[in-house]
Amino acid sequence: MSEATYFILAALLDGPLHGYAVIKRAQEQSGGRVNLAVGTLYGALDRMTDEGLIEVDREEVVAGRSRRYFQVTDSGRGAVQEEAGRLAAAAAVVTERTVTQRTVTQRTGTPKRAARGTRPAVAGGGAVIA
Amino acid sequence: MSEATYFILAALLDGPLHGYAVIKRAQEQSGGRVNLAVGTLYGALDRMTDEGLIEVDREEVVAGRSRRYFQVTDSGRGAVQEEAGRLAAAAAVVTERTVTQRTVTQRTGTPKRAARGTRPAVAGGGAVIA
DNA sequence: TTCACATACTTCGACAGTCGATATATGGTC
DNA sequence: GACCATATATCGACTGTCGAAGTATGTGAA
Repeated sequence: MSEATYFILAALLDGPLHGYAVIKRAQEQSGGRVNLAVGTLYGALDRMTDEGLIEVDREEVVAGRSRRYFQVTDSGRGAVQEEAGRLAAAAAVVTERTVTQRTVTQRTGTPKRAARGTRPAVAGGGAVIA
Repeated sequence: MSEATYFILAALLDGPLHGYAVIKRAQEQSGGRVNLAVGTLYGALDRMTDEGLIEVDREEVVAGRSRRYFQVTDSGRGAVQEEAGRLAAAAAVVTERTVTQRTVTQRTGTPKRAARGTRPAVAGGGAVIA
């Protein structure tokens, strides 16, 4: 799942929104990091509707402007939650490594000293992702 | 940062690896979810080298096969760590919402009842991402 | 009133990244 | 000998993202 898809679904978790509002909500929720371009948004919205992740809640005409409200489907809700788990697990892969190998993070003047061939408990370790 | 880039960097955190080994390590670390295609890998490796995220550690010839070992640069190490933080924050956005709004997750037969216009404490809420 | 701006949606072309296939080459297994 | 795993490189096809242009209306400023 792409970041755009993820944040669109996340934005809709609080209730139906129309396209333009999704952009702003995604910005809020991501701390300003995710800036959905309009082209991205409406393309993604169509795709996600086809995939059954979201659906059109209703269409309104407010002050002469038409608004299409989208809402998450049960399928979409499940998908974001799964994705959230995967993201957390993916984050943990790096977090655990940089905590365990604090020396690696700190060494700056001594490259090429890494424990090659040793293969620390990686495969068996953590990160049982999704 | 794409998922491929992220997992390539994560794979190299334990020490230098050659291209093919990165694919397997990324598979391990992601619990089998991330399957880097060879075309993706070598393209990404080149791109990441240009961007200064990784660098060639050395080249070896093992049993007639040449191997190029890549290692993470300090820049790359910083980038994965930042990305890990963003992923964790992104995961939290959904996790917090599905915990806080348990009713939303449970309602299945009563759509179109969402608290529109109310704008729950979203902007100020959590998720101060990166 | 006229202009600029925010809202709201649509569509287009350009670009980047990913994928799968193909190619080359070697060593080990059946 | 055929096949598979290892190891790298390259190609075209496809998808997704982006930015821009276009349409349209209401609001506030000059």
